[in-house]
Amino acid sequence: MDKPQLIWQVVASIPKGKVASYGQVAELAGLPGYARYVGTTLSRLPGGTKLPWHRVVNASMKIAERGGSRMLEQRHLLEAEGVVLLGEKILKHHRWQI
DNA sequence: GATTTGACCGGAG
DNA sequence: CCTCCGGCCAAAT
Repeated sequence: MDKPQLIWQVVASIPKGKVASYGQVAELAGLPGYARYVGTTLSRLPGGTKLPWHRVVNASMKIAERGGSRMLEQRHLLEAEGVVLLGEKILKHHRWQI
């Protein structure tokens, strides 16, 4: 199984309205220490993808990349799913599996 | 093949 | 809240 495939699988399994950190996704994919690679993989993701990439945030529960256009879109998509944000920070009860 | 870069993490100060 | 630092892995230069 290719590594990107494992990551996609985990991201796709995140329930609607929940979020997970990059490190958490890496660990659930059986790739401990690959937090950074998860970010690289998602960045290589084509636009219009079916994967819920917006449900992945950093360990501080904040949306990554400052000033980027993605940040705004991600926030919008999350709010559309009922996720509540304080500034850029996501409320803890939206975490997936703790 | 070596170096830099990036949507990261955790601890220390 | 902030910055600094070392560790991490693959892709791009």
